Amino acid sequence: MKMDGSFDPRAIEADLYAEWERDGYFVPHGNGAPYCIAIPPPNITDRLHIGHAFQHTLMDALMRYHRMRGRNALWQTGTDHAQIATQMVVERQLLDKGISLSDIGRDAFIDKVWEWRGTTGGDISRQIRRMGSSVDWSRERFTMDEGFSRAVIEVFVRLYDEGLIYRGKRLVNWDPVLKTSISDLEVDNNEEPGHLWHFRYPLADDAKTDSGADHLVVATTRPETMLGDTAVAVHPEDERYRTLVGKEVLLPLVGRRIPIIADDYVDREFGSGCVKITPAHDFNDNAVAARHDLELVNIFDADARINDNVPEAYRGQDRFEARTRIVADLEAAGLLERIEERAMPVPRGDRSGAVIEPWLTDQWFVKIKPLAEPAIKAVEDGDVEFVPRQYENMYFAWMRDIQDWCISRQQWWGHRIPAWYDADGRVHVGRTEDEARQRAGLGADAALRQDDDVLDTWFSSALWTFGTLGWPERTPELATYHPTDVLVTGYDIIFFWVARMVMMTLKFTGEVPFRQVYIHGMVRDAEGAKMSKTRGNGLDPLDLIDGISTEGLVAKRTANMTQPRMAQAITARTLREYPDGIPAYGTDALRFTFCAMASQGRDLAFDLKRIEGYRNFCNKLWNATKFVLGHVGDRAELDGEATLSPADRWIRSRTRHLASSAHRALADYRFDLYANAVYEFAWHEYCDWYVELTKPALFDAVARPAEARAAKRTLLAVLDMLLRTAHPIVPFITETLWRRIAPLTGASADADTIMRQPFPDADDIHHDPQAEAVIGWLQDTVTAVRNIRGELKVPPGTEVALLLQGGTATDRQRLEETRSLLGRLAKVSEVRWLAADEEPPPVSVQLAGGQTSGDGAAEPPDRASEPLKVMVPMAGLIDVEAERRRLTKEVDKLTNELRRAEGKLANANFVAKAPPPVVAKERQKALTLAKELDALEAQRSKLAGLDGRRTSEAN
RNA sequence: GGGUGUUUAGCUCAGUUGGGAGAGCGACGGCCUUACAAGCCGUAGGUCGCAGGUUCGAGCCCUGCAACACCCA
Repeated sequence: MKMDGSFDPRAIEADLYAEWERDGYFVPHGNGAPYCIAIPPPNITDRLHIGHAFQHTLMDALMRYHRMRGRNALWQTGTDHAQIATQMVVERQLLDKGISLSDIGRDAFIDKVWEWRGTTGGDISRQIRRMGSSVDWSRERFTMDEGFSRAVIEVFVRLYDEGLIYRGKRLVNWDPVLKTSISDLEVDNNEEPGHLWHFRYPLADDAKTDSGADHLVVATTRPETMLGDTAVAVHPEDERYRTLVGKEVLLPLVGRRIPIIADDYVDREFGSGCVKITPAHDFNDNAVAARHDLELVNIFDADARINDNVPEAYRGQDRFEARTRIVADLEAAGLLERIEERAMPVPRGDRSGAVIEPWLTDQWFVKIKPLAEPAIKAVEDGDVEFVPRQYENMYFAWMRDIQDWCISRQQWWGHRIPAWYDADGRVHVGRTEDEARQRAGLGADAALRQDDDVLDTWFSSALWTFGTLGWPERTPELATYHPTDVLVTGYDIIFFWVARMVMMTLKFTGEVPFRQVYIHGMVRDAEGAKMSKTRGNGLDPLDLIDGISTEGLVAKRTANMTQPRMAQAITARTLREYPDGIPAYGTDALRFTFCAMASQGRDLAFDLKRIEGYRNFCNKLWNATKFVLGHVGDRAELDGEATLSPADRWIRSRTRHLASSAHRALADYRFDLYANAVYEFAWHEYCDWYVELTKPALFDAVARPAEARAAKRTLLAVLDMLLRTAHPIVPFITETLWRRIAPLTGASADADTIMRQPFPDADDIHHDPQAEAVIGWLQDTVTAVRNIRGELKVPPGTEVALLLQGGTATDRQRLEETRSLLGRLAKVSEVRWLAADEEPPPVSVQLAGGQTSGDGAAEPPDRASEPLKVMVPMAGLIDVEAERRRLTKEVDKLTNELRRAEGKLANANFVAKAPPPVVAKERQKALTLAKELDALEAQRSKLAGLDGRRTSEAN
């Protein structure tokens, strides 16, 4: 049962996933309580990026954990049709071949999209497999597939029938490049440098301002919109303009008389305190207009060119061209007061990057208030719980100020709106054209034309949790798995998706979509900067898994750039940061990194140093298993009498801590604490200590068969528990290693995968405080000796003698229990216990088991006891000066601590008011410190007698 | 302008009801010790952003300020 080589992720990850999938291990199983996570469906246009990888790691850890806990666990997967993004991708592909949308028409275009999806689109489903994600592929859904589309149409019709969907001419965010409306959330407002133009609007009818001017000054960042102005507004309490309210100005270039109105929307401090009102092209102005019953003048067409509602001179001009012309014309007319440089937020479409126009069009809307109220209540009542909690504020803030949702998009790919218009333009909604006809009482011969628009993608993805489970059918899956247990997602889509899911799901199922929402942070680069194509600092998870050369990385980062001039800088940066490319770290190392860094919803700075460390951890697991298998040949040698040593009992007891930490951490979604518990146990307890502690028995197995057997059994049993505990984080290596040891533990009879093994439960593991105390003592003592050796440069090959003095009867007993182990671990040739009054030879001293040793496993010494002195005779080994420096430092440290403790105890308030146990503890501490200090100082003065010369033979 | 979060070792971050400041990486010193140099042993390094307050006691609670990040307007 030998193992060769070292950890090579490529070799172990290759076939395992396919095998798991083929064997149906991802399909829900058993009769346990249901557990369900619905995947946030990635876009079919996406490639797997580091954010997906992170999110999938966390979800998969949860799924695997709950599956091992015996839950009937469903991880519902699928993809989203990404309405706008997909249409853009396919349209661009067609354009590259010289085909325009109008050339091929709607139906043929949609065929092309499906064709695309069948080939490259949906690559992401395949990439998800590389992350080891244990999703149930047999239930994979697509938001455009037949069943899901039926749910979408059903929801639309029901909302319409309830009056919660309406059609109306409203201002919407119009993307003049994509020529579609988009939602508020799809608009990014970022500051861009710009200007503030101050124009004079002449007062009509010879009116004058208080200061005698014949005009008002209005400021605007968008001069071209003045063509659509229908009022000038001032603040009602603004003394400067009070007398002018109700009078009119003459709109320059247009010649229209427009009223001066008073509205407290106006900020008196801003500019002149007068604001031009353009109700058809600004959301705020539109609201003002509604209050004052102003006319709406639309001046743009769908391309954001000036339309025919304005003077002829400007018609047909692009909006930015018109801006230049208008400024020039106003200046020529002497109406340009001044121009100010000013940074202004500019709304841009998140897909197209185009400047968004508020534009008046006919659109479909969801009346959102009636849906929002129950959704707010669900979170208030704790039916949906945000983790971390603070994100509920973000949710509430948005939900309480929510606007009606524009759901129509002027595009071809997507769920077409199930509404038909008759010859008179009346609208008829139905699940099908036939139903619409029937409900309207129209005959088969009446001409009907379906609405051209499709629905916002988020309208469909809002139905994700129940739509994927078969709704509107009342399927067994829906009954079993809904509400889902937790949604794992980033804070960036709380509004887009989380809020809308809660609203729609409550409306149509009467249930919340999920009981908890775990909000994770965003993955950033090592410096904490956002990863982006423009910056060229992105990392592809597959490159971290498989590795990539520097050249490959440069090529990837500089391909298809929107700003090619950045290519050089990105190349330089990449060469600097990755001179040797990226090694293949493997999926497990990547996953471990993500878990270890996932703390409390914070963004995480992804540093290759971390993944390297966790790749090393995988190697550690590999080698630990290699060690175990190197000492256990076959199962037969485990049979027979076995005597558990304190070390065996200790490590078994420690697995109990591991299991309980893991459970607690996972219950709180503290993936970082979970990962750290596994790391700490595996490396610093199992490998650093336990494996070493078994060596005496293993190497001397012939003479000590019962002990060797106990060690072998324990090595195996604990490794098995460790692998099971780590499996949800690092599935590939744990499966690989577990299969190697399974024949020895006998577990393979149950199932041939670790996925179906139980996750260790602390309650099943014996707690052995006595063994923990013994080994804790050993660790303290070994560490003390190692300190001396390290500090005083005793060569590792050199054995030293060990003298002990002071301490308690317990200390003596523990020495007896661990004497041989102590010898091996500390390279100690002999151990001798000096009598209390015996004068030791020149030695180097460390104190063990008291204040200076941090390990809580040691019992506090009783009042009468002396500190345990761990001494190594100096005998030609030790530099007296170095020893003196070391002692002095130690004395200083203890002196400080003692002073602090005594200070506290001298404070009458402390003694009177602090809880008695705290005071007692402080007393004990002061006592111990004083004794330790005595011992160290005595040692220091002894050293003075050896001044300046090396010690010769002693002991 | 409103809101949320962050500020702890050189870097990235833990720190659970207030009671002796931690990890990983990096640095430094020593080691190829029969699982592992992707390793082993040891060491150094912190007025816990600043200023107040509450308390016997504050990294933790309260107030103010500063810087940074994000969200909304």
